[in-house]
Amino acid sequence: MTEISNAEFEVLEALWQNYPASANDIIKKLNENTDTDSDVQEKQWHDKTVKTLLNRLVKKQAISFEKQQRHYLYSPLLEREAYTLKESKSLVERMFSGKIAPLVAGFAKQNDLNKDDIKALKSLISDWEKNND
Amino acid sequence: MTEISNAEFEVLEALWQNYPASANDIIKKLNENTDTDSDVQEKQWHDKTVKTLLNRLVKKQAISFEKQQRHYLYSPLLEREAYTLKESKSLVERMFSGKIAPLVAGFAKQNDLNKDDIKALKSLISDWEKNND
DNA sequence: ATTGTAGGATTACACTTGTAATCAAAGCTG
DNA sequence: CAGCTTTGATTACAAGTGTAATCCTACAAT
Repeated sequence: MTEISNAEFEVLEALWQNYPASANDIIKKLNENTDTDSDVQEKQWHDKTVKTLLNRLVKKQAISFEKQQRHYLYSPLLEREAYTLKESKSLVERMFSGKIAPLVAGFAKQNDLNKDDIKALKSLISDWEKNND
Repeated sequence: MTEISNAEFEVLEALWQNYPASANDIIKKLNENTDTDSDVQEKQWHDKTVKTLLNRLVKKQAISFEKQQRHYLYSPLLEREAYTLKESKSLVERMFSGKIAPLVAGFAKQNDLNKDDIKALKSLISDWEKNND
């Protein structure tokens, strides 16, 4: 499967959140202002742009569609989890020789970890240890 | 600063490993077969290709050069750590709402963590706790 | 001094990507 | 039934990318 671009990923993301979905559903979801209490203006997606991206995703076999009357209903062909894992591994491979700790270390150094993050990590570790000793 | 492409990143990576370096130094480093005991053939970088990428990196102000006689010696302008952190954060933001644990969880689920990784993570956590309580 | 050569500079070129506009067919509306 | 509208399909187009080839000029070697 070919690579999925950034813009394509955002469309796919909207689809993952709710599918099957029509082009309009997806456009609407993309244009929902998710942070209403913020003053940053969310980018507005243009109708035509999203449709182009949907077409490209179909060509790349990342999503499928089925005719519903004269409209299409799209669905992902790719699982979100599988995709994000692939991308994560690719980045970790390229930047950190496949080791995850240096990535986490960067976050730690920048003070990008809070108590919840640490709790979640500890929980992952203890699960791992439960299964691997 | 504009984005650095994948190919550009590999060149930059070679430069980070050893600088200042001439174009030839960099080309040679890129073409060193790092996994000699493997049968996968490493990609060979073409002279001209690398020079193009160096030029683009200069334009993007990711690297600098100084004339040494009639040759150039290149040096990174960007710190590796800063760059990899920026990229990591960008991915974690886009795919995991900024949370790092889900990324690590993906690795765990795929059995991509070993004892050393866990040890490193634990050590990071205990450092964090030392500084944050 | 002439000529080959080693670089850096410039140009090339197809493919991808972001961002749409235009086209065409199928319904909807008066 | 004849346009108007909706919606997918096709086309557009500049910028970025991967991958080089060609050009040009200062040295090196004969």
